[in-house]
Amino acid sequence: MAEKQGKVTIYDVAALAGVSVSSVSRVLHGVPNVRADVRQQVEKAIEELDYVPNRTAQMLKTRRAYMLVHIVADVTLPFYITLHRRLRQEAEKRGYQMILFDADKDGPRVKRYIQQNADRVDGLICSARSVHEKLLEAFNHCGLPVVFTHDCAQDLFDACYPDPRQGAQLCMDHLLSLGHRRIAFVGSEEKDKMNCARLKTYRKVLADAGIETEDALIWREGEQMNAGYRAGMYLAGLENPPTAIYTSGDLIAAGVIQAMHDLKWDVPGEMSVTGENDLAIARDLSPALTTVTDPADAICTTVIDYLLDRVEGRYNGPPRITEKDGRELIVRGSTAKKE
Amino acid sequence: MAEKQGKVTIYDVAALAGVSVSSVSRVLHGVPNVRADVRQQVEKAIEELDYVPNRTAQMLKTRRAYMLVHIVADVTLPFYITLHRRLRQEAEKRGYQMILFDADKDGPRVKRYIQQNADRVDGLICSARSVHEKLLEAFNHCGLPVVFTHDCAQDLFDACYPDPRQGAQLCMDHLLSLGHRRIAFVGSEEKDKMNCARLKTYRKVLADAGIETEDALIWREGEQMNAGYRAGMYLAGLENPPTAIYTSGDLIAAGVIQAMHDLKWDVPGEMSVTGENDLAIARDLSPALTTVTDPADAICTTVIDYLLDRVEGRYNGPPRITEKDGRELIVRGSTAKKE
DNA sequence: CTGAAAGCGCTTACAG
DNA sequence: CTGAAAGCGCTTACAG
Repeated sequence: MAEKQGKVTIYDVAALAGVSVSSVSRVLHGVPNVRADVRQQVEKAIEELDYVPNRTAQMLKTRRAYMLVHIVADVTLPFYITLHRRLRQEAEKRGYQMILFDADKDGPRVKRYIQQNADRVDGLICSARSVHEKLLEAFNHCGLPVVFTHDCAQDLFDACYPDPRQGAQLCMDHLLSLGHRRIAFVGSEEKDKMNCARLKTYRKVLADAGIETEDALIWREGEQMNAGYRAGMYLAGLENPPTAIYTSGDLIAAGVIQAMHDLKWDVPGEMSVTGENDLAIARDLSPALTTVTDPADAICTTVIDYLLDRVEGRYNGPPRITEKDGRELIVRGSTAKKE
Repeated sequence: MAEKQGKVTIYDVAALAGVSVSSVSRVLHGVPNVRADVRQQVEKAIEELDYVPNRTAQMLKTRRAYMLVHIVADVTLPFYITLHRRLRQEAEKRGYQMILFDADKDGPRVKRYIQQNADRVDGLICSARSVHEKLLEAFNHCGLPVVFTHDCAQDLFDACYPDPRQGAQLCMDHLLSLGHRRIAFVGSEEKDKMNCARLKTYRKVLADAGIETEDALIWREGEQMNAGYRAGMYLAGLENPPTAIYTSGDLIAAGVIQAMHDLKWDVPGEMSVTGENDLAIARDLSPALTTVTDPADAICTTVIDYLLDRVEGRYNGPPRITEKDGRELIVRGSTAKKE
């Protein structure tokens, strides 16, 4: 690494400026009590030498990296990416860099990563629908503060996530108000709190409207497009198909709509469909998707608050857990009055 | 950061094992000449104390981070993610961790990141269709080896990427062999080498077949689904529409197919469509997409070879640039004989 | 084969 | 307001 040699250090700056390294360090960090001419000399020297402090040395000394890691279950899912970008922006506002880590279903790799990087990082954010107990242990063990953007932390860590009921509530109310009575449920088969709450809400809304739930109208599989596709095919094939489909996410809804296309069923004429989170794809679909927004902004600031509170030593108590509401229904072309 | 305190160090291990830190370091790094009983004592102590070496200290001393950064233009594009996962796997095989960095169209942020992290990282991989000159400068200036997975390095850096002609060649040959003569071109408006080569190849293949190119059949816009959608709408609306559409990528092709759905045109009956790279979506579409594979495996090993050659000091010469062929045509449902 | 010591590039009490 | 010195946790010639 010839290039890595010959880097200019704080000593070079001090020498050129004719002061001690202490003084250089002081102006570097904006410490107030520094004589003006010293400050100027130092600034000139820094400029001249194009000096950049060595973060590694700073880290070793201060035990602060100004670096956060966002661990994401699967970077392939656009939902996580959108979230990441907002979190990152929020972190940068507060002077921290943020790195994206793709768990990619490889728990042991995540564990290894955390272990090996605990000293070059200040805190962790974890975004996943569910996380293995072993990993939870690793989080606990690494000594880093961590906060979750989902409800999978089993109350062991700080967390902030959307009210798990609100999305389903809004969509179901909307479909009922359009006159639908046979409404299908399409969601993930995962048994996490979020998905359970969706199904429970679905059932409750129907019950409150005096409609009996039919098991045949409930399809639980993945959360990718192809799961939605299969759901759509299945529901359309029923003897007595539904007139509307509630889905737990935009990607699934996209799959459902594609199935309807292939079957030449008109959306929304013969089938209404709703999504969740208002991803970019919701607008790109045809018809554009009726969906609910994600309360992401509120969540992201709280998540970063929680994390930096601990990183910077302002809070050291038991886990804080917040459910945010603030979802909004966005009516677009995929839903219509039942004929 | 109470948690960060009290970490066990190499001194604790040495004390418990009753040897010097030098010996601990030696067994840590598998240095051969260590007495068996010393090794055992140390290993026991490490186990007992659950000791993990401080990477930051190691970095500072050795100037090696065993960390690579993959800078990606836009993590939203699945093409980059697939690439990332393969690169990462290859890097891990060789003992390096790899981090994903989302450039997200913010050149200055990338530049800042590189500057501030040059000392905690060994090398950079850059994946983008084009990169701003300022950023190229920053790459040069940071002193880190960098290699590109696209042809945008202007021969200033190591690079390895697919032969820019092969994809278009395979798809166009396929469409011609099916009897199509009016074939449209849908691609990005970017003027990078890759996209220019695609268009050139398109023209050449047609010319060789004695077919005149029509400007009206060429649509150049983005590389996302919605660009493909608009292209499809446009082409279908022509007085004399094509019978086949060559696209420069699977996402664009997906948009084209969606447009055909909306217009109730049958694919492939009334319109054949081809893609490029064989992304997951190619299989999820209906009909499934005829496309060409990406020679990613070969590219990834070469990229990591190039990078580690420099990181580890085996090579220090002028840029090495390799175009890989090895794409293969995958015929699926979206193409058919011209009636 | 092993240990004492210097040094990687910083920061930060501590004297002055 | 400023500088000398210790120390963050390692690695690595260098003696022995």
